[in-house]
Formats: sequence, C-alpha cells, structure tokens
Amino acid sequence: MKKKETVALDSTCSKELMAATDTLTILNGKWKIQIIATLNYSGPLRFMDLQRLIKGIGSKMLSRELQDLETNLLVKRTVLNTRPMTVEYELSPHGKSLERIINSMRLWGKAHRKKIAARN
Amino acid sequence: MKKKETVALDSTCSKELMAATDTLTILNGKWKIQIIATLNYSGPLRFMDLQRLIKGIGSKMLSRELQDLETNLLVKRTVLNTRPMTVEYELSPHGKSLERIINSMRLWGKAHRKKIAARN
DNA sequence: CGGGATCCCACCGGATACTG
DNA sequence: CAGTATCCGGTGGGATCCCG
Repeated sequence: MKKKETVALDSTCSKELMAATDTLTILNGKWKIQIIATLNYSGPLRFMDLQRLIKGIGSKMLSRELQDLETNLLVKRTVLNTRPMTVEYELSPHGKSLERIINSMRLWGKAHRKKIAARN
Repeated sequence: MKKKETVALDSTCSKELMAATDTLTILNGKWKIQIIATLNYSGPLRFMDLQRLIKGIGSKMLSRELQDLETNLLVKRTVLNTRPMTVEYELSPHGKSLERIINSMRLWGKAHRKKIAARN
C-alpha cells in the first residue's frame, strides 16, 4: 500500500519553509552570531568578559540576546556562588550544532561580497 | 618579506563573522525565503503569480522584497512588452546558490523544533 | 497588471541611570 | 558584577488608496 505523505506539497511547501525561517528568526538580532561565535571560540565566559570581547554591545542588548539564546536552549547560564556574584555563559551542544550553518553563511557571504563588488 | 595579514585576528574574528551576518541580513525580512523558494521551485513567475502563491503577502512587501533581492543580484527582473504590462521574476544562478544554505537552515529548524518541544 | 504613496503602529536597539 | 528600568529615535511591515 501507498505511504501517505506527511506534508501536503503545495507549490512552495511553506510548512517546510517555516523551519528555515525559524532558524533565521533565532539567529536574528544584531549580536546573536557574534555571541555564539565568541562563546564557541572562547568557551565559558562571564557577562563582563562577553561585553568586553564583543565590541560595541551594551549591557541591555547583551542581556536580552543571551536570554533569547537561553530560551532557545542554545546557551547555558550558570550562576556561581561568589561575592560579588558572577555568571557564566556557555554554548550548549545544541548551540554548537549551529557552527556548521554559521560557517556556511560566512562562506556564502564572502562569495556574495565578491559578486556585489564585481557588479560595478 | 613577511606578508601582511589582511584581517586582524582578534578572539572572535569579527571581520570574518560579518560575512555571516551579511547573509542573515540579505535573507532577513518576513518573505525573502518564501520568495526565493517559490521562484526556485516554480521557475519564472509574474508579480501576480508570486502574490497568489505566497499567501498573505501584500503588493508593497512583495515589491520591496523583490527589489532587495534584485539589488543583491539574487533575482532577475524582466519586463515583457505586452499590454497590459507583465513582469517576470526568476532566480539568478547566484540566487540558486542559496538553496543549500536554506536547506541546511530548514533541517536545523526542524531539529530545533523537536528540541524545544521536548523541553516541556 | 505592476507597482508607488501614504498612514500607522509595534518592535528593535542605543544611551543613560539605577539596583542587589 | 550582572543585570533592570526608562526613554527615545529608527525601521519593519500591514492596510489602503492611487496611478500608468
């Protein structure tokens, strides 16, 4: 017997496309990629260290973007029992799984720059 | 003599990361991915056909997003000599080169949904 | 048919100040 | 140290109307 299709295939298959848009939305925001890349490169970092490493970001934005990433389980937040308090942020395995995609985007972006530059 | 580094390698190598952010920016906007995927699937389409296929988009947004994509050389716009006028849009080869990335994002997005759903 | 012009609002993101 | 509160300008995107 014939296996039933799990997804209705309309012309654009927008149900499937939503997953791509989800990824875009999660990565969106002025600092998300830098935060992820910084944590991926440097390992666990405290709030202030992140702010120092990511040039130009304010504490409000850093805080909000980290909360977004934590909500999406990409970043783990750990409060250390010290005085004054310190908090460590680190990429979760799920967060690290973004490395391949970010790298693809980095490569495509570089190729794209050349295309645009050659456009005159 | 020593070749000079073209990019200063700070801890996060933000110059390289910019290319990834570029890609994000180009793909950003509520409808870009749908437009690209629709053109990729259906081939050349007229303005109205696109609007019919992409449920919910208004003419203003469709127009603006298409202009963005055209500026970035992802889409080719062709005005046909008919009455009343018709315009055809199609993906450029450069635009088609996004297919792999969009597909990666689609797969990651699906995996991410499961992760989030299992979070309880 | 293929858009542009206008209005409108929600949200993004920066600056500054403040708190436990 | 690690944030939150507040204010504020800019932009994204929808609705509607209009034009060649």
